[in-house]
Amino acid sequence: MPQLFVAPATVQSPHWLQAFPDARLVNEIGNSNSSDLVWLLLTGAESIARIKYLADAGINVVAMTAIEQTSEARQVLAAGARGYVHYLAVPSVLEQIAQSVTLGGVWLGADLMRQLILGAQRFSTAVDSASATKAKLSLLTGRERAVAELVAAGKTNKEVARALDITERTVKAHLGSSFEKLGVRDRLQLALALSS
Amino acid sequence: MPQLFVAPATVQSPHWLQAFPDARLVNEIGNSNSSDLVWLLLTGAESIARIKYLADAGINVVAMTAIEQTSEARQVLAAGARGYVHYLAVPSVLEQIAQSVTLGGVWLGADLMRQLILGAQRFSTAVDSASATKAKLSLLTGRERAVAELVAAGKTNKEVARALDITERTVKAHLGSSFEKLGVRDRLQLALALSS
DNA sequence: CTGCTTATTGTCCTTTGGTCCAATGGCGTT
DNA sequence: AACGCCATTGGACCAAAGGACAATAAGCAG
Repeated sequence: MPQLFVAPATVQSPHWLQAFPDARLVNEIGNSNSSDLVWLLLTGAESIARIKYLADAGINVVAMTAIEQTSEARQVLAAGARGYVHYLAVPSVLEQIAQSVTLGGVWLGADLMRQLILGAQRFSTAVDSASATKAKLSLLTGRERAVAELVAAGKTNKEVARALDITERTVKAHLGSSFEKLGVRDRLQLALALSS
Repeated sequence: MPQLFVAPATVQSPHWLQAFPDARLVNEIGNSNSSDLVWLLLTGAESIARIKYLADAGINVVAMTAIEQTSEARQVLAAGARGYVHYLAVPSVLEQIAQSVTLGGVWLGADLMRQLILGAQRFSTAVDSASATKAKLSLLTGRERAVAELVAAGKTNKEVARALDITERTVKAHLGSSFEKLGVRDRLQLALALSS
């Protein structure tokens, strides 16, 4: 029973066939198709319902997404999906997922998993629903925070420098320490960290 | 670098050596021991601290337990463990976990995962702001979209090039036209546009 | 066939971003 | 006073990103 990939023809990755040479790629799931593992590209709200249906029928489903998001991961896993991964994942990861799932496991990327776990912990213990963003910002000093917020809004170092009336050099200094404190490597990941 | 199993001599499973013939089994972690993957049997509260310490040092840790529990899973994963499994797991599962972890994943049994997700979901705000994102993405060609999504996830041009098996130059070309179509000036603003 | 879109890559160049090794001054605590 | 944290800046250096000005090739509509 080969792998079955369900996705619009316009959105397909060559990695799929590289990982599984005898995989079948279809636009829609039909009755005639049978497989032990279905890879379903998330296209909208109806994708969740489809996952539920397939999972209830005892079929292993791995949801593929264009943009990995914690909330989406929750939805698909709650619907019964056994995996959640970016649709452009490299073949080695795809093979890995297939093995995990057929062995009774569930696959998630490390970052995503961490967020799910931490998220669960936060909600189950915390009193209020202070956002993760605020928590991360509290790690920064006042000036670092000001710089980080402007950068996360899409400003360049030069613009931030003008806005705060400091030199570009100082902007870089604050940014560098913010990177370290938040565990990111550049301004884009910082923006993602502050907007999650 | 062979696998390293840390557990009291009285509690060891033959499956460990069956899965990894050259694994080393020790009672306690010493300084001389180095490995890319450490399997740590949970013995008490101090095990959590040890996981934190190892994880911070960049070492992959899989926690092994005598009784699988959701709360315990949460703790070890939050501490940085990359896997959580019963210490008597069969060799095929152990091998599977090793692969998952070295590939950047996290391993959990399906049932456990389900519980973690469902537990978190009760509190989560099931919002779906994916509609605006999808609309903007429809302005881009297939390839442009693929590049844009990876960039919006925090990848560098080099990483995107590797993922899509194209040159960095081509990544820049797709990015440039995406900037124009979406009316942004750089990758960070593109990320913001796609995540709004 | 012709024109159009898409995908791909090249070279050269400028700008921007990020790090390293510093130094100075303020401010609060021990 | 001494120490630590914070904010600020300099200079040098290197890596990454992005634009200018291209070319080649495949596929598709007319």
